[in-house]
Amino acid sequence: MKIYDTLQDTLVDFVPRKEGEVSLYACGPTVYSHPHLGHARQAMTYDIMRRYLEWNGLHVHHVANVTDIDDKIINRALEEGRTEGEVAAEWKAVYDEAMDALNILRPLDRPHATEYIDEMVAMIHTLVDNGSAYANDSGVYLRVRSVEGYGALVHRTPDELAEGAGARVEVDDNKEDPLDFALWKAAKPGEPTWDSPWGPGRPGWHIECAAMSLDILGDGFDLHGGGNDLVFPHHTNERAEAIAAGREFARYWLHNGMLNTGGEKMSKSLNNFQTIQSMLDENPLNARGLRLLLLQTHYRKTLELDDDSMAQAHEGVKRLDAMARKAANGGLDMTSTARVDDAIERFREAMDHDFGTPEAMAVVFETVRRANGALDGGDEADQAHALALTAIELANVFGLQVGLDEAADDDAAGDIDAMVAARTEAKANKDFGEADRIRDELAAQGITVEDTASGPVWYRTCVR
RNA sequence: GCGUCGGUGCCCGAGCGGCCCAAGGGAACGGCCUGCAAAGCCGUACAGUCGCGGGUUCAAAUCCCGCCCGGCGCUCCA
Repeated sequence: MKIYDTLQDTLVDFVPRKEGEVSLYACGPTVYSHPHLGHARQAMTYDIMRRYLEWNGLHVHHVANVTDIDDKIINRALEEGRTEGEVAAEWKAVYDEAMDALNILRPLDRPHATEYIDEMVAMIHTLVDNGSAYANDSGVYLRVRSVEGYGALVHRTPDELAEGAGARVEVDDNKEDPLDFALWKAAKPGEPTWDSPWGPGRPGWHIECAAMSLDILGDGFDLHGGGNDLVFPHHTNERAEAIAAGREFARYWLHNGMLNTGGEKMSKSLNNFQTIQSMLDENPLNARGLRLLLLQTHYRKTLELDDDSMAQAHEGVKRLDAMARKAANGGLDMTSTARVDDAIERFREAMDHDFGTPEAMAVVFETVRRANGALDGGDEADQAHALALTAIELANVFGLQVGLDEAADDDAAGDIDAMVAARTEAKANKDFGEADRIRDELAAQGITVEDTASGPVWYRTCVR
């Protein structure tokens, strides 16, 4: 398959370092506050890629770090009179809950920064020893200009970077060059610290990911992903650290586009964010709605999210559900392995071109239309069911769960069935006033009744 | 300012040299179905041609140049 590599700035053939296995490192959250929709996009993007690769029979070693020590966590702990560990643990739990609600699979490894201090110190040691880094009273810094190809990921030379930074970077007399950045920050009063050959302190942000990704996935791991706002400085600096340490870093770089709202990036600092929790509280259907929205936009593109686009996505999700419901009502056998090859082929083709989920979703919806048509036609049930099963499976590949007939599991199923039966009888007696009254009553309870070729079906209007 | 990505129908959003008189989703309209609906299917309209102006090519939404507008980045950031 082909993927777009940020470093090479072009579409390239993706060849995993080891056949049948893909190693993926995607930057995870700093746990100090509510995760918002921007985090959801990032996590969901790599979740979708992982699911697709796994569906293709590849083993995906998906790693995402958890940054549990940094300025924001320290500040929050200070404000709340708690330890950094307590703050991090609390917000990690909130993050996990949000990810679960969004049906995002847990990465296989989730290294915490504080558990990898030794590895980071060892890496810094290597950098100091080989002259790539220098220590002083305020910490240890990477000598950026000594690193071959520094800035290649952002396609800028050190001089170009320095020029752009001139107006904004604080002058720091501790650094030999304004471009240099901290690998190790010397202890400040009141901060948690770890011992190191350069005195007590804590690791810089970038060394975290460099040390953990290399330690867990090894040299030359396959994919490194993250939001495109991390290309510089974070990923650029991680890469510089690895190169300076003589390690082979990620072989391909993936960067997802931002989630915008009101024309701007959703972010904590702009204070224009919506938390995942509040989105789900608004409407549980938003979990799948958001996933569909992401699937219908290419991962590298900016996605503008507003109430209107979310409402449109809801309709798409309902369309998927309606087809599945119709098929289930027509006796669909979920254990059947019958599929429609041409759809699967086109789906693969789309995905193998840099994870072309929008086109792949178009295939899914076309298959839904074909399934609906075949289901309505009544004859050739086998073909109709194969189409329905194909559409359901392909949506599921993306983690987009298609609601099947859940009526049987409903607590109130007995009562509702009775009302539906009463309505059917009223209809048979041509007492349409009564039939409509029952339908309205059910509607008031959030239940929709539809008459199909194989009898009436009901469902809760708003599901997951 | 520098770099980078983008500007496609009423809305969202694919396509990135010929298969495009431009996918898919949403919304609209008509038909079929229905007691009426809903869902579904079929069809129609909506892009007078893909931000604007040049150019390359037998051929451009797709490549090149210039301009306008917007996003992101330029050391908190997914």
